[in-house]
Amino acid sequence: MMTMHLCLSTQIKHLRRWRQAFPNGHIADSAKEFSATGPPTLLWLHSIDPDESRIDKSIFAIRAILPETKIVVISNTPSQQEALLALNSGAAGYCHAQASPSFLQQVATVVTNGGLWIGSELMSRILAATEQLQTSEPNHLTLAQLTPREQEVALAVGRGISNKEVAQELAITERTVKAHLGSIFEKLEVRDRLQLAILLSRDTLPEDPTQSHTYSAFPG
Amino acid sequence: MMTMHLCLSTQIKHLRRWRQAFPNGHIADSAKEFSATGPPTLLWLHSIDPDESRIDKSIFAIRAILPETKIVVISNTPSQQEALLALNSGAAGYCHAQASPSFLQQVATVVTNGGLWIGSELMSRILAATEQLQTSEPNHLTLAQLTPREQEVALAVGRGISNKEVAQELAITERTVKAHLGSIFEKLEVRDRLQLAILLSRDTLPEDPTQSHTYSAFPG
DNA sequence: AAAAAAATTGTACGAAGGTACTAGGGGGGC
DNA sequence: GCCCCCCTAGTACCTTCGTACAATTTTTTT
Repeated sequence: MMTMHLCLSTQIKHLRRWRQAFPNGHIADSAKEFSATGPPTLLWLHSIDPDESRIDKSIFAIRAILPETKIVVISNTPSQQEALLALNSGAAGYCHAQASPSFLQQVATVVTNGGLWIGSELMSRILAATEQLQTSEPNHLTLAQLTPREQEVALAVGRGISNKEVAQELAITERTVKAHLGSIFEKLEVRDRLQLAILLSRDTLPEDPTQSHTYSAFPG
Repeated sequence: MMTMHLCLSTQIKHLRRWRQAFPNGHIADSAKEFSATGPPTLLWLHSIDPDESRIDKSIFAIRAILPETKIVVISNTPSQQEALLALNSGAAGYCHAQASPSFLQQVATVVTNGGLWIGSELMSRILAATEQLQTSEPNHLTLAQLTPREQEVALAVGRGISNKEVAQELAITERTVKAHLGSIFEKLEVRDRLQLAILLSRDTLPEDPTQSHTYSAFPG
Protein backbone atom coordinates (compact mmCIF):
# COMPACT_ATOMS: atom_id res chain seq x y z
CA MET A 1 0.00 0.00 0.00
CA MET A 2 1.86 2.99 -1.35
CA THR A 3 0.95 6.33 0.13
CA MET A 4 0.63 9.21 -2.28
CA HIS A 5 1.40 12.59 -0.86
CA LEU A 6 0.23 15.77 -2.46
CA CYS A 7 1.01 19.21 -1.19
CA LEU A 8 -1.01 22.23 -2.21
CA SER A 9 1.05 25.35 -2.01
CA THR A 10 1.87 28.55 -3.81
CA GLN A 11 5.08 29.07 -1.87
CA ILE A 12 7.26 26.16 -2.89
CA LYS A 13 10.35 27.71 -1.45
CA HIS A 14 8.94 27.24 2.00
CA LEU A 15 8.60 23.52 1.58
CA ARG A 16 12.18 22.41 1.93
CA ARG A 17 11.47 20.26 4.95
CA TRP A 18 8.42 18.72 3.43
CA ARG A 19 10.34 17.79 0.30
CA GLN A 20 12.92 16.09 2.43
CA ALA A 21 10.26 14.15 4.27
CA PHE A 22 8.47 13.02 1.12
CA PRO A 23 10.87 12.98 -1.85
CA ASN A 24 8.25 11.24 -3.98
CA GLY A 25 5.46 13.60 -3.01
CA HIS A 26 3.82 15.94 -5.47
CA ILE A 27 3.35 19.65 -5.20
CA ALA A 28 0.63 21.53 -7.01
CA ASP A 29 -1.52 24.64 -6.93
CA SER A 30 -4.90 23.00 -7.18
CA ALA A 31 -6.38 19.67 -6.19
CA LYS A 32 -8.59 19.41 -9.24
CA GLU A 33 -6.00 18.20 -11.65
CA PHE A 34 -5.19 15.34 -9.34
CA SER A 35 -8.69 14.03 -8.92
CA ALA A 36 -8.31 12.40 -12.33
CA THR A 37 -4.90 10.74 -11.86
CA GLY A 38 -6.16 8.96 -8.76
CA PRO A 39 -6.84 10.64 -5.46
CA PRO A 40 -3.90 11.23 -3.11
CA THR A 41 -3.88 9.37 0.18
CA LEU A 42 -2.78 12.38 2.09
CA LEU A 43 -3.14 15.99 1.11
CA TRP A 44 -0.97 18.62 2.75
CA LEU A 45 -2.49 22.05 2.67
CA HIS A 46 0.01 24.83 3.01
CA SER A 47 -1.30 27.85 4.85
CA ILE A 48 0.91 30.84 4.21
CA ASP A 49 -1.13 33.76 5.41
CA PRO A 50 -3.86 32.88 7.87
CA ASP A 51 -5.45 36.29 7.57
CA GLU A 52 -5.78 36.25 3.83
CA SER A 53 -7.20 32.86 2.96
CA ARG A 54 -9.63 31.30 5.35
CA ILE A 55 -8.39 27.79 5.78
CA ASP A 56 -11.83 26.32 6.42
CA LYS A 57 -13.03 27.29 2.95
CA SER A 58 -10.14 25.49 1.34
CA ILE A 59 -10.71 22.39 3.42
CA PHE A 60 -14.39 22.20 2.60
CA ALA A 61 -13.62 22.64 -1.09
CA ILE A 62 -11.08 19.86 -1.08
CA ARG A 63 -13.27 17.49 0.86
CA ALA A 64 -16.01 18.02 -1.69
CA ILE A 65 -13.71 16.86 -4.48
CA LEU A 66 -11.71 14.27 -2.56
CA PRO A 67 -13.88 12.89 0.22
CA GLU A 68 -11.53 10.00 0.96
CA THR A 69 -8.37 12.04 1.22
CA LYS A 70 -7.00 12.95 4.61
CA ILE A 71 -6.02 16.59 4.93
CA VAL A 72 -3.15 17.92 6.99
CA VAL A 73 -2.67 21.67 7.26
CA ILE A 74 0.87 22.91 7.54
CA SER A 75 1.17 26.53 8.48
CA ASN A 76 4.01 28.99 8.33
CA THR A 77 2.45 30.95 11.14
CA PRO A 78 0.74 28.39 13.32
CA SER A 79 -1.87 29.59 15.73
CA GLN A 80 -4.33 27.84 17.95
CA GLN A 81 -7.20 29.66 16.32
CA GLU A 82 -6.25 28.43 12.90
CA ALA A 83 -5.66 24.93 14.24
CA LEU A 84 -9.10 24.75 15.75
CA LEU A 85 -10.61 26.16 12.59
CA ALA A 86 -8.84 23.57 10.46
CA LEU A 87 -9.72 20.65 12.70
CA ASN A 88 -13.32 21.70 12.97
CA SER A 89 -13.51 21.91 9.20
CA GLY A 90 -12.43 18.33 8.86
CA ALA A 91 -8.67 18.44 8.66
CA ALA A 92 -6.93 15.43 10.17
CA GLY A 93 -3.84 17.29 11.27
CA TYR A 94 -2.25 20.64 11.85
CA CYS A 95 1.40 21.43 12.36
CA HIS A 96 4.21 23.82 11.62
CA ALA A 97 5.28 23.97 7.99
CA GLN A 98 8.90 24.10 9.08
CA ALA A 99 8.71 21.04 11.26
CA SER A 100 11.51 18.55 10.80
CA PRO A 101 11.13 15.89 8.08
CA SER A 102 10.97 13.10 10.63
CA PHE A 103 8.27 14.97 12.46
CA LEU A 104 6.27 15.32 9.28
CA GLN A 105 6.66 11.64 8.55
CA GLN A 106 5.36 10.81 11.98
CA VAL A 107 2.36 13.00 11.39
CA ALA A 108 1.77 11.17 8.13
CA THR A 109 1.92 7.80 9.86
CA VAL A 110 -0.60 8.79 12.46
CA VAL A 111 -2.97 10.42 10.02
CA THR A 112 -2.92 7.64 7.44
CA ASN A 113 -3.85 5.29 10.24
CA GLY A 114 -7.00 7.18 10.90
CA GLY A 115 -5.55 9.52 13.46
CA LEU A 116 -5.80 13.21 13.98
CA TRP A 117 -2.76 15.26 14.79
CA ILE A 118 -2.88 18.31 16.99
CA GLY A 119 -0.07 20.41 18.39
CA SER A 120 0.88 19.83 21.96
CA GLU A 121 0.12 23.36 23.10
CA LEU A 122 -3.39 23.28 21.78
CA MET A 123 -3.94 19.80 23.13
CA SER A 124 -2.81 20.66 26.61
CA ARG A 125 -4.92 23.77 26.51
CA ILE A 126 -7.93 21.78 25.46
CA LEU A 127 -7.35 19.17 28.11
CA ALA A 128 -6.72 21.78 30.75
CA ALA A 129 -9.89 23.58 29.83
CA THR A 130 -11.97 20.45 29.86
CA GLU A 131 -10.49 19.26 33.10
CA GLN A 132 -11.66 22.36 34.90
CA LEU A 133 -15.26 21.79 33.98
CA GLN A 134 -15.32 18.58 35.94
CA THR A 135 -12.95 19.40 38.76
CA SER A 136 -13.24 23.11 39.38
CA GLU A 137 -11.54 23.72 42.68
CA PRO A 138 -8.18 25.36 42.08
CA ASN A 139 -6.94 28.42 43.89
CA HIS A 140 -6.78 28.32 47.68
CA LEU A 141 -6.60 24.57 47.60
CA THR A 142 -3.18 24.72 46.01
CA LEU A 143 -1.46 26.59 48.76
CA ALA A 144 -3.55 24.94 51.43
CA GLN A 145 -1.79 21.69 50.72
CA LEU A 146 1.44 23.19 51.98
CA THR A 147 2.73 23.83 55.45
CA PRO A 148 3.12 27.49 56.54
CA ARG A 149 6.82 27.50 55.89
CA GLU A 150 6.40 25.83 52.54
CA GLN A 151 3.87 28.46 51.58
CA GLU A 152 6.37 31.18 52.32
CA VAL A 153 8.98 29.50 50.17
CA ALA A 154 6.51 28.83 47.38
CA LEU A 155 5.36 32.43 47.28
CA ALA A 156 8.91 33.69 47.29
CA VAL A 157 9.85 31.45 44.40
CA GLY A 158 6.66 32.56 42.71
CA ARG A 159 8.11 36.06 42.71
CA GLY A 160 10.99 34.84 40.66
CA ILE A 161 13.87 34.89 43.08
CA SER A 162 16.68 32.38 43.53
CA ASN A 163 17.17 29.87 46.31
CA LYS A 164 19.92 31.97 47.79
CA GLU A 165 17.68 35.00 47.94
CA VAL A 166 14.84 33.04 49.48
CA ALA A 167 17.25 31.76 52.09
CA GLN A 168 18.29 35.29 52.97
CA GLU A 169 14.73 36.49 53.10
CA LEU A 170 13.61 33.74 55.46
CA ALA A 171 16.85 33.69 57.39
CA ILE A 172 17.56 30.04 56.73
CA THR A 173 20.18 28.21 54.69
CA GLU A 174 19.90 27.48 51.02
CA ARG A 175 19.76 23.79 51.82
CA THR A 176 16.59 24.27 53.82
CA VAL A 177 15.02 26.16 50.99
CA LYS A 178 15.79 23.23 48.76
CA ALA A 179 14.27 20.84 51.27
CA HIS A 180 11.05 22.81 51.36
CA LEU A 181 10.99 23.05 47.62
CA GLY A 182 11.39 19.31 47.31
CA SER A 183 8.24 18.63 49.27
CA ILE A 184 6.43 21.46 47.53
CA PHE A 185 7.14 19.93 44.15
CA GLU A 186 5.94 16.59 45.37
CA LYS A 187 2.74 17.89 46.92
CA LEU A 188 1.78 20.11 44.02
CA GLU A 189 2.99 17.61 41.45
CA VAL A 190 5.17 19.99 39.53
CA ARG A 191 8.53 19.35 37.98
CA ASP A 192 10.46 22.42 39.05
CA ARG A 193 10.29 26.01 40.23
CA LEU A 194 9.24 27.20 36.81
CA GLN A 195 6.08 25.12 36.77
CA LEU A 196 5.48 26.08 40.37
CA ALA A 197 5.51 29.75 39.44
CA ILE A 198 3.12 29.10 36.59
CA LEU A 199 0.82 27.13 38.83
CA LEU A 200 0.80 29.89 41.40
CA SER A 201 0.27 32.64 38.89
CA ARG A 202 -2.74 30.81 37.57
CA ASP A 203 -4.32 30.42 40.95
CA THR A 204 -3.60 33.86 42.27
CA LEU A 205 -4.96 35.67 39.25
CA PRO A 206 -8.61 36.71 39.15
CA GLU A 207 -10.83 34.61 36.97
CA ASP A 208 -12.29 35.80 33.73
CA PRO A 209 -16.08 35.58 34.01
CA THR A 210 -16.51 35.58 30.23
CA GLN A 211 -15.10 32.10 30.00
CA SER A 212 -17.55 30.40 32.30
CA HIS A 213 -20.14 29.74 29.68
CA THR A 214 -17.72 27.75 27.57
CA TYR A 215 -17.64 24.94 30.01
CA SER A 216 -21.35 24.38 29.96
CA ALA A 217 -20.95 22.76 26.58
CA PHE A 218 -19.95 19.54 28.28
CA PRO A 219 -22.93 17.98 29.95
CA GLY A 220 -21.14 14.71 30.32
CA MET B 1 11.50 -3.13 16.31
CA MET B 2 9.10 -5.54 17.87
CA THR B 3 6.26 -4.07 19.81
CA MET B 4 5.48 -5.69 23.11
CA HIS B 5 1.92 -5.49 24.23
CA LEU B 6 0.92 -5.97 27.82
CA CYS B 7 -2.62 -5.88 29.09
CA LEU B 8 -3.43 -5.33 32.73
CA SER B 9 -6.76 -6.87 33.60
CA THR B 10 -8.54 -8.91 36.19
CA GLN B 11 -11.32 -9.89 33.82
CA ILE B 12 -9.63 -12.00 31.22
CA LYS B 13 -12.86 -13.32 29.84
CA HIS B 14 -13.65 -9.88 28.53
CA LEU B 15 -10.52 -9.67 26.45
CA ARG B 16 -11.39 -11.98 23.57
CA ARG B 17 -11.04 -9.23 20.96
CA TRP B 18 -7.83 -7.96 22.39
CA ARG B 19 -6.36 -11.44 22.28
CA GLN B 20 -7.28 -11.71 18.64
CA ALA B 21 -5.68 -8.40 17.87
CA PHE B 22 -2.44 -9.20 19.67
CA PRO B 23 -1.90 -12.97 19.82
CA ASN B 24 1.59 -12.48 21.17
CA GLY B 25 0.56 -9.96 23.80
CA HIS B 26 0.82 -10.64 27.49
CA ILE B 27 -1.87 -10.35 30.10
CA ALA B 28 -1.16 -9.77 33.77
CA ASP B 29 -2.54 -8.37 36.99
CA SER B 30 0.29 -6.03 37.84
CA ALA B 31 2.86 -4.07 35.89
CA LYS B 32 5.56 -4.57 38.44
CA GLU B 33 6.54 -8.06 37.45
CA PHE B 34 7.11 -6.85 33.93
CA SER B 35 9.37 -3.97 34.75
CA ALA B 36 12.14 -6.51 35.16
CA THR B 37 11.61 -8.53 32.00
CA GLY B 38 11.92 -5.40 29.90
CA PRO B 39 9.28 -2.66 29.74
CA PRO B 40 6.37 -3.18 27.35
CA THR B 41 6.04 -0.78 24.43
CA LEU B 42 2.35 -0.43 24.89
CA LEU B 43 0.36 -1.10 28.00
CA TRP B 44 -3.35 -1.70 27.77
CA LEU B 45 -5.15 -0.87 30.96
CA HIS B 46 -8.47 -2.60 31.31
CA SER B 47 -11.05 -0.55 33.16
CA ILE B 48 -13.90 -2.75 34.31
CA ASP B 49 -15.73 -0.61 36.77
CA PRO B 50 -15.11 3.13 36.43
CA ASP B 51 -16.76 3.88 39.75
CA GLU B 52 -14.75 1.48 41.77
CA SER B 53 -11.16 2.07 40.70
CA ARG B 54 -10.15 5.56 39.77
CA ILE B 55 -8.35 5.15 36.51
CA ASP B 56 -6.08 8.14 37.06
CA LYS B 57 -4.48 6.55 40.09
CA SER B 58 -3.63 3.44 38.12
CA ILE B 59 -2.18 5.49 35.29
CA PHE B 60 0.00 7.56 37.55
CA ALA B 61 1.23 4.43 39.27
CA ILE B 62 2.12 2.77 36.01
CA ARG B 63 3.81 5.86 34.64
CA ALA B 64 5.94 6.01 37.74
CA ILE B 65 7.21 2.51 37.12
CA LEU B 66 7.26 2.56 33.33
CA PRO B 67 7.79 6.14 32.22
CA GLU B 68 8.51 5.19 28.62
CA THR B 69 5.52 2.96 28.12
CA LYS B 70 2.48 4.29 26.31
CA ILE B 71 -0.78 3.58 28.05
CA VAL B 72 -4.09 2.88 26.37
CA VAL B 73 -7.16 2.49 28.49
CA ILE B 74 -9.79 0.05 27.26
CA SER B 75 -13.07 0.29 29.08
CA ASN B 76 -16.04 -1.99 29.25
CA THR B 77 -18.25 0.97 30.01
CA PRO B 78 -16.70 3.90 28.15
CA SER B 79 -17.66 7.37 29.19
CA GLN B 80 -16.39 10.81 28.30
CA GLN B 81 -15.61 11.58 31.90
CA GLU B 82 -13.42 8.56 32.21
CA ALA B 83 -11.81 9.32 28.86
CA LEU B 84 -10.91 12.84 29.94
CA LEU B 85 -9.65 11.57 33.24
CA ALA B 86 -7.47 8.99 31.56
CA LEU B 87 -6.08 11.39 28.98
CA ASN B 88 -5.39 14.05 31.53
CA SER B 89 -3.53 11.55 33.64
CA GLY B 90 -1.18 10.77 30.79
CA ALA B 91 -2.87 7.96 28.93
CA ALA B 92 -2.20 7.95 25.19
CA GLY B 93 -5.50 6.44 24.23
CA TYR B 94 -8.98 5.47 25.31
CA CYS B 95 -11.40 3.15 23.58
CA HIS B 96 -13.96 0.46 24.03
CA ALA B 97 -12.70 -2.85 25.35
CA GLN B 98 -14.92 -4.70 22.88
CA ALA B 99 -13.67 -2.84 19.84
CA SER B 100 -12.80 -5.00 16.86
CA PRO B 101 -9.29 -6.44 16.64
CA SER B 102 -8.45 -4.39 13.57
CA PHE B 103 -9.59 -1.29 15.38
CA LEU B 104 -7.39 -2.10 18.33
CA GLN B 105 -4.45 -2.66 16.00
CA GLN B 106 -5.04 0.73 14.44
CA VAL B 107 -5.08 2.35 17.84
CA ALA B 108 -1.79 0.62 18.57
CA THR B 109 -0.24 1.94 15.39
CA VAL B 110 -1.24 5.50 16.11
CA VAL B 111 -0.16 5.42 19.72
CA THR B 112 3.21 3.80 19.11
CA ASN B 113 3.86 6.59 16.62
CA GLY B 114 3.48 9.20 19.29
CA GLY B 115 -0.21 9.76 18.78
CA LEU B 116 -3.02 10.03 21.23
CA TRP B 117 -6.29 8.25 20.54
CA ILE B 118 -9.55 9.82 21.53
CA GLY B 119 -13.04 8.88 20.57
CA SER B 120 -14.46 11.00 17.79
CA GLU B 121 -17.53 12.11 19.72
CA LEU B 122 -15.47 13.36 22.58
CA MET B 123 -13.04 15.07 20.26
CA SER B 124 -15.63 16.96 18.29
CA ARG B 125 -17.28 17.99 21.48
CA ILE B 126 -14.02 19.26 22.85
CA LEU B 127 -13.23 21.13 19.67
CA ALA B 128 -16.62 22.75 19.53
CA ALA B 129 -16.39 23.96 23.09
CA THR B 130 -12.86 25.19 22.87
CA GLU B 131 -13.29 27.17 19.69
CA GLN B 132 -14.56 30.35 21.23
CA LEU B 133 -12.21 29.98 24.13
CA GLN B 134 -9.29 30.98 21.96
CA THR B 135 -9.85 34.67 22.14
CA SER B 136 -7.66 36.17 24.78
CA GLU B 137 -4.47 37.45 23.26
CA PRO B 138 -1.25 37.46 25.24
CA ASN B 139 0.58 40.46 26.32
CA HIS B 140 1.26 42.42 23.17
CA LEU B 141 3.32 45.07 24.78
CA THR B 142 5.72 42.50 26.06
CA LEU B 143 5.80 40.05 23.21
CA ALA B 144 5.87 42.75 20.57
CA GLN B 145 9.42 43.55 21.56
CA LEU B 146 10.51 40.11 20.41
CA THR B 147 11.13 38.65 16.99
CA PRO B 148 8.67 35.98 15.79
CA ARG B 149 10.99 33.16 16.69
CA GLU B 150 11.74 34.64 20.07
CA GLN B 151 8.03 34.86 20.74
CA GLU B 152 7.64 31.18 20.05
CA VAL B 153 10.44 30.35 22.43
CA ALA B 154 9.13 32.69 25.08
CA LEU B 155 5.65 31.25 24.96
CA ALA B 156 7.00 27.73 25.10
CA VAL B 157 9.09 28.53 28.15
CA GLY B 158 6.05 30.26 29.58
CA ARG B 159 4.35 26.89 29.52
CA GLY B 160 7.00 25.54 31.80
CA ILE B 161 8.97 23.26 29.55
CA SER B 162 12.73 22.72 29.37
CA ASN B 163 15.15 23.95 26.75
CA LYS B 164 15.41 20.47 25.35
CA GLU B 165 11.67 20.21 24.96
CA VAL B 166 11.46 23.62 23.32
CA ALA B 167 14.18 22.56 20.92
CA GLN B 168 12.23 19.46 19.96
CA GLU B 169 9.05 21.39 19.53
CA LEU B 170 10.57 24.00 17.26
CA ALA B 171 12.84 21.53 15.51
CA ILE B 172 16.03 23.39 16.38
CA THR B 173 18.96 22.63 18.67
CA GLU B 174 19.09 23.35 22.34
CA ARG B 175 21.88 25.81 21.67
CA THR B 176 19.63 27.91 19.45
CA VAL B 177 16.95 27.93 22.10
CA LYS B 178 19.51 29.27 24.50
CA ALA B 179 20.52 31.91 22.01
CA HIS B 180 16.94 33.07 21.66
CA LEU B 181 16.47 33.04 25.38
CA GLY B 182 19.54 35.17 25.84
CA SER B 183 18.15 37.97 23.72
CA ILE B 184 14.70 37.51 25.24
CA PHE B 185 16.10 38.05 28.73
CA GLU B 186 17.93 41.13 27.57
CA LYS B 187 14.96 42.66 25.77
CA LEU B 188 12.45 42.00 28.50
CA GLU B 189 14.95 42.77 31.22
CA VAL B 190 14.46 39.59 33.16
CA ARG B 191 17.05 37.46 34.85
CA ASP B 192 16.03 33.97 33.83
CA ARG B 193 13.26 31.75 32.53
CA LEU B 194 11.46 31.90 35.85
CA GLN B 195 10.96 35.64 35.72
CA LEU B 196 10.09 35.35 32.07
CA ALA B 197 7.30 32.92 32.86
CA ILE B 198 6.01 35.19 35.59
CA LEU B 199 6.08 38.17 33.28
CA LEU B 200 4.15 36.29 30.60
CA SER B 201 1.66 34.80 33.00
CA ARG B 202 0.49 38.26 34.00
CA ASP B 203 -1.38 38.59 30.74
CA THR B 204 -1.26 35.19 29.19
CA LEU B 205 -3.83 32.51 29.68
CA PRO B 206 -2.25 29.83 31.80
CA GLU B 207 -2.10 26.24 30.72
CA ASP B 208 -1.60 22.83 32.13
CA PRO B 209 2.10 22.16 32.46
CA THR B 210 1.87 18.45 33.05
CA GLN B 211 1.73 17.34 29.45
CA SER B 212 4.54 17.95 27.08
CA HIS B 213 4.00 15.42 24.35
CA THR B 214 0.36 15.17 23.54
CA TYR B 215 -0.96 14.66 20.10
CA SER B 216 -4.42 13.60 19.38
CA ALA B 217 -6.00 11.09 17.16
CA PHE B 218 -9.37 9.65 16.42
CA PRO B 219 -10.98 7.76 13.56
CA GLY B 220 -12.56 9.96 10.97
C1' DA C 1 4.90 9.75 76.90
C1' DA C 2 5.19 8.15 72.43
C1' DA C 3 4.47 9.02 67.70
C1' DA C 4 4.04 11.91 63.85
C1' DA C 5 4.80 15.95 61.42
C1' DA C 6 7.39 19.98 60.60
C1' DA C 7 11.62 22.64 60.28
C1' DT C 8 16.29 22.73 60.07
C1' DT C 9 21.08 21.67 57.98
C1' DG C 10 24.98 18.80 55.92
C1' DT C 11 27.68 16.72 51.65
C1' DA C 12 27.73 15.40 47.16
C1' DC C 13 26.54 14.89 42.47
C1' DG C 14 24.19 14.91 38.04
C1' DA C 15 21.14 17.69 35.23
C1' DA C 16 19.75 21.90 33.58
C1' DG C 17 20.33 26.66 32.84
C1' DG C 18 22.82 30.75 31.38
C1' DT C 19 26.75 33.13 29.28
C1' DA C 20 31.08 34.16 26.61
C1' DC C 21 33.04 33.93 22.29
C1' DT C 22 32.33 32.67 17.82
C1' DA C 23 30.36 32.19 13.05
C1' DG C 24 27.86 31.20 8.69
C1' DG C 25 23.68 31.85 5.72
C1' DG C 26 19.71 34.73 4.37
C1' DG C 27 17.17 39.01 3.77
C1' DG C 28 16.41 43.95 3.68
C1' DG C 29 17.96 48.69 3.59
C1' DC C 30 21.54 52.17 2.41
C1' DG D 1 28.73 46.36 -2.22
C1' DC D 2 28.08 46.93 2.64
C1' DC D 3 25.81 46.84 6.99
C1' DC D 4 22.57 45.12 10.14
C1' DC D 5 19.23 41.97 11.90
C1' DC D 6 17.42 37.33 12.24
C1' DC D 7 18.03 32.49 12.72
C1' DT D 8 20.95 29.09 13.27
C1' DA D 9 24.65 26.36 15.90
C1' DG D 10 29.25 24.75 18.01
C1' DT D 11 32.46 24.54 22.28
C1' DA D 12 33.49 25.77 26.67
C1' DC D 13 32.66 27.15 31.31
C1' DC D 14 30.43 28.39 35.43
C1' DT D 15 26.18 28.69 38.17
C1' DT D 16 21.92 27.15 39.77
C1' DC D 17 18.79 23.70 40.63
C1' DG D 18 17.06 19.38 42.20
C1' DT D 19 17.74 15.24 44.63
C1' DA D 20 20.24 11.37 46.63
C1' DC D 21 22.01 9.66 50.81
C1' DA D 22 21.48 11.45 55.35
C1' DA D 23 20.81 13.80 60.59
C1' DT D 24 19.01 16.90 64.44
C1' DT D 25 15.70 19.64 66.85
C1' DT D 26 11.19 21.51 67.70
C1' DT D 27 6.31 21.33 67.47
C1' DT D 28 2.04 19.01 67.20
C1' DT D 29 -0.85 15.09 67.57
C1' DT D 30 -2.42 10.80 69.49
